[in-house]
Formats: sequence, structure tokens, C-alpha cells
Amino acid sequence: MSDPRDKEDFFEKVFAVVREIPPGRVTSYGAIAKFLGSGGSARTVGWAMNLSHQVSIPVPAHRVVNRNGQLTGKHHFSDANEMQNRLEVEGIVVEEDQIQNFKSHYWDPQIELGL
DNA sequence: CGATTGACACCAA
DNA sequence: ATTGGTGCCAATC
Repeated sequence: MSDPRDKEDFFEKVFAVVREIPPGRVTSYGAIAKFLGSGGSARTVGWAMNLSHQVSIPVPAHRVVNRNGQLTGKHHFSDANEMQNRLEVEGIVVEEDQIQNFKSHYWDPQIELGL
């Protein structure tokens, strides 16, 4: 339909998936983008995370990292240590902005959500 | 309206 | 394995 909310729906989906990420788990932008059907719009997912600071719903953006498991977006948090600290609290080991044992902590929406 | 940027990902050398 | 360049989508200037 002509509802302009169709575009907002994309962000809503991103937030919904990120909110479904269980503690102690992490996922990648590309995985979410692909799960939404956007294909290679991994960058657009990053934009959604940027807006996540303005939405009324708490979005655990710290659980979303790039496919390398690197905390590329920690700089966008209130504090640079905020992202790493939250991950460590949930039992994730982070060294030099790089998640250790990333693959073991990886959370795939296509699988975990039962697709 | 056109050009640039941005929390990524993939391919080629 | 590492580096560089390109593609995708949306927002901002």
C-alpha cells in the first residue's frame, strides 16, 4: 500500500530481531539484513542501529557486530567501553574490540528463530 | 535533486 | 593471510 510506514517496518524488523537476541549471544549485520530479505543491505542495518538510540524501545545494539566479530560500532555508544562492558557482563570475552570465540557466541536469526 | 556518508559484506589480486 | 576496491540501502547536506 501507499503507507509510508513500509519503510519504517524495515527498522522495526531489525529492532525486533536484535531484541530477540538472547544474552551472551551476538550476531552480524549481514545475517540480520539477509534474514529480513534485504539481501546485502548490511549497511542499512547499521543505520537502524544508529536510530536505535532514538526509539522508545531498548535495543541491545551491543549484541550486533560485524561478521568479523569486531566491535566496529562501539564508538556510537554513550561510552566507548559501554559496548564491550555489556558483552563481558553477559559472559562474552572481548579483546582489542574483537570478540573471542566469536563463532561460539554467534547467534543466527535464520536458525535460532526457527526459520 | 545530486552527491556524500555510514555501526557491512563479498570478490579479486 | 592481507589489502584494496565495489555493491547495496537509506539518510543527511
